Amino acid sequence: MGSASAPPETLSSNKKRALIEELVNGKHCATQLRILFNNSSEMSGRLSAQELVHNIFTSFHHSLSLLTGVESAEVSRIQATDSRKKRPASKEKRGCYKRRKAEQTWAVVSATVEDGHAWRKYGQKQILNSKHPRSYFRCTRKYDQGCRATKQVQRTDDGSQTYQITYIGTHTCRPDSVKTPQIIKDSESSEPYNILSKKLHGPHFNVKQTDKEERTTTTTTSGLTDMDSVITWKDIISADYGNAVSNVYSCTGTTCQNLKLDIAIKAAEFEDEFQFDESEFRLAY
DNA sequence: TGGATTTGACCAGA
DNA sequence: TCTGGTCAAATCCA
Repeated sequence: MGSASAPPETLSSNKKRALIEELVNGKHCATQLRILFNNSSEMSGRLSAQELVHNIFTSFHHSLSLLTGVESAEVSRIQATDSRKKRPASKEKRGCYKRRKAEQTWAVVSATVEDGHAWRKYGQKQILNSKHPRSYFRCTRKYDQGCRATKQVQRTDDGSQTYQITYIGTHTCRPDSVKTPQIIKDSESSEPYNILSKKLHGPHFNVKQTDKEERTTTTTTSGLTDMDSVITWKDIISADYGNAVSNVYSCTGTTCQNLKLDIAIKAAEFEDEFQFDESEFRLAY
């Protein structure tokens, strides 16, 4: 989650404390969830799996909000609704907008344009000295939740079937699952991992891909409760993220930190090494 | 028929 | 002045 994010330079001590509290809370919920998976009979007196999943998502959402300084999704949603009402339909206002400067951006070179989020294409441009046009996408929840995330997708010119994807802004929209988390218990399966079935954001969890090459939006994975496609917990932990993303470059405004993150979460690592030591947690700024 | 995409127009910023 | 980012009407499609 947002490992390429660069936090604001001026984060108050109160925000730092709140951030740590949110992350610690998320860790505790994740720990309890792990215990739940290991031994569901020991859950008396603890939160239900639904509540735990909800709390984890809430903690991470609040943490991201603290890091990025964005307003809450609720406020954004109300403001977006108002601005949408006011938006003039006259042709004279076409193209009238305020460019977003110093928005947090990061670029990804990927073999796939799928990232688990639902995007709406709003433009395409032929870029100077580029063979392929650049497509512009915004979050489909821009208007109902005020999510300001956008991305630009452009085929790389080196002949490989890879895409340069530039993300601008972070998602402030809430996945549907946060409202109504669903845990499905597969009583018929003897698979130990088959306890939890749900849909995750992520390039490997898309089950539907559009057939037209230029239609690059993800049309199916709009939220965690969209149960049109269901994956098992085994699917989650066996996913190898390292295949999809090769390089990540984190940028804020004009200054870019070339992070080049190699994401390689193996199933075994996720199972055995999913540890979160509070004493190890430090704010790197 | 409603949501998604296409595409030309318009505007901001370098 | 040029290039790139966004808007919105037209069009497509399930």
